[in-house]
Amino acid sequence: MTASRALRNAGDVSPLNVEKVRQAARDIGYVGNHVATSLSSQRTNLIGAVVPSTSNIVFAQVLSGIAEGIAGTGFQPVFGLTDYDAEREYETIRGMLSWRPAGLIVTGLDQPDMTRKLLAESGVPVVQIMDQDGDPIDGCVGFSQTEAGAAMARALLANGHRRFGYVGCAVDKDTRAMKRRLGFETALAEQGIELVRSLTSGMATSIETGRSLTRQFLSEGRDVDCIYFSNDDIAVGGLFHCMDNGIDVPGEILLTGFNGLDIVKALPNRIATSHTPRREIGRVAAEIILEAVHDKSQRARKVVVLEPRVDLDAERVASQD
Amino acid sequence: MTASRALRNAGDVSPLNVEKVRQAARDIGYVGNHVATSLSSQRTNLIGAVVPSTSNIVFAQVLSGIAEGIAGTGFQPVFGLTDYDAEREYETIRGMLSWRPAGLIVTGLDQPDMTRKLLAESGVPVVQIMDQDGDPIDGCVGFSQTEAGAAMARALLANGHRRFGYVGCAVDKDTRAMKRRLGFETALAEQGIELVRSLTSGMATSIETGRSLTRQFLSEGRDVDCIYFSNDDIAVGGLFHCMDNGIDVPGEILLTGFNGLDIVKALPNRIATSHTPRREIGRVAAEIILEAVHDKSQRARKVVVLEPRVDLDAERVASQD
DNA sequence: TCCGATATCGAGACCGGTATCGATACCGGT
DNA sequence: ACCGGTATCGATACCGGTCTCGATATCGGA
Repeated sequence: MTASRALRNAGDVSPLNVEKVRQAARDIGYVGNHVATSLSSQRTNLIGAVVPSTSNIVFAQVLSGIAEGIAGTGFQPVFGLTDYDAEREYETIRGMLSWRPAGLIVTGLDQPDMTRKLLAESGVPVVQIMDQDGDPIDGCVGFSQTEAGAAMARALLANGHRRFGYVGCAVDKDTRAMKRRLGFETALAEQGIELVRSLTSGMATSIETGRSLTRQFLSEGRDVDCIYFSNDDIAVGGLFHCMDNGIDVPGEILLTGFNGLDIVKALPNRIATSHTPRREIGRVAAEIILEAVHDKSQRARKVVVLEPRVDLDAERVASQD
Repeated sequence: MTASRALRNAGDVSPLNVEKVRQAARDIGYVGNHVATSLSSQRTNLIGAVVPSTSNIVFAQVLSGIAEGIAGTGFQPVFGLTDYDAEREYETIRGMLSWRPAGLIVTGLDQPDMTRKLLAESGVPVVQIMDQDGDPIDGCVGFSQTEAGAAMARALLANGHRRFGYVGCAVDKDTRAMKRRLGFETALAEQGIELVRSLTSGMATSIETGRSLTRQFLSEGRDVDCIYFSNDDIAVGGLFHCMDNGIDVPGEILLTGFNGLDIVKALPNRIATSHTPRREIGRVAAEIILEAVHDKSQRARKVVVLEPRVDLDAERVASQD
């Protein structure tokens, strides 16, 4: 008991003995056992993060933000991937809950009932991220995807565009991209405008996919003055296609992505985007969990809205050249 | 005890009772406690992964590969970030070891002695990844960074290039990039060739940084026919600079990166790169851990070399357009 | 010198499971 | 009817810590 207290700085131990215990621990290379600690104290230092994928840089940056928010607190991140699959999401979350984490950060608001029930009854503080269109279980950090799509539509309309196309990937899986498209089209409809054409694919998001989809889209006609892509990757691929085929961007067609990836600022041509505060979303989500852990409440009922920023002019590095 | 056996499919329970227990568990929404299970059984289902950063897509893909290798086995990934800092690495690894993970995957072979000792004496199977230049603790998956740099140098020489420049980021932190540069210069030296000039910066890797470094590099002279960048991000930034300034790539200067990121294939201009099997490295590392867990050995002494592939012609999508 | 307050220490219970092993019931064969 | 073997079940110890609380020592003040 005295040794345990000494190693934890828990007080009630004489300075002399603290030092003796510390030294002995160093000598034998003692590494405390968190499994036992957690079982005994009925709490863990684990914070779970469930994202669809890490090879998508957006979620990788969210994880990075979470790690940043946790850093220095002694908590430890655990991650799980869902591959955009509801069943895997359920299993992943169940697996995490069996470790009784201090908190759980889950992507999206649209979990199936089973999953919601599991989370709600777990007693673990839950923060959902990247969306605001729905009913959070506890807390929630992000922005309305629908509104984000609508905001971009309004900005583009104000910029004089009238003939819009839509090109998207992973349409069957990426709920948030679907919401953006919905918001986008709704805002256009308010001005009595419809999409000229759209082209979607179930393929995974990538620059290459964006390139080939854009080729296909434009081969069916050059009848648009703006394309709204489901995200920046696709839009960048679209730009590369245009560059290779002498299509003036943004002169003839403005390409519009989503997320505000770093690459957008460095591109030789301007493309429009919405900057999403991904790292910050992760960081704030982690902070909400930490608050809930320290408060007696044990609930993380806090909603934080972090709006994306529409950027038609993508303050580019180019200007420095 | 009977309930425990029923839920684990451990046998010695009548089918009738198995069903009764299962049903009762469902009814009350029982979620087993892995903390207790682990303490009792003296093993966990956790596999730790320590990487420098997740916002670097390369490591995000390694994590993705690890998750892929683990998928369906009941194991769970835990991740830790080091920010390329040896002290944070030590603390992160210590934190993970305190959970007595089934295995640990650590980036790089060049941990300080303290850290090596900690890992070696932990009794946990360790697999080091992304490097082969050094002495692995247990197992090791990756390739020789030095040789990767040399291989690219030889390929470029064979391709007729003679006047080489080097542009790099994060020079003080990224040991692996340093090794590549070393291998690159050594291979040049074997042909009696030296770098014409080099420009390095401590700034973090990004496309923008690559762009501005390249601007600075070329403003000091157009006296090279090839630039070796510390990685693809920097090289892509370099390309964007060249495109904006009418520099013919690869006609006047060939740009050379490292990693073989997806974007390279989709770019309007050709840049050279080495394709690294990042996802596969993660997957194989996970598999080695799993083997060690199942074998009695409890050691993961297996070395797998997954060579990068030099690609001067980056089979580009462009050709399809 | 005596007393209550404070500092320090450690015995014992406990966290929620699993490993072990003995108890019981039932079975078919002789 | 007796016997060894198998199926099923549960009592008990244990995993490695922490929590609680009582015991002891020490100290300043009356």
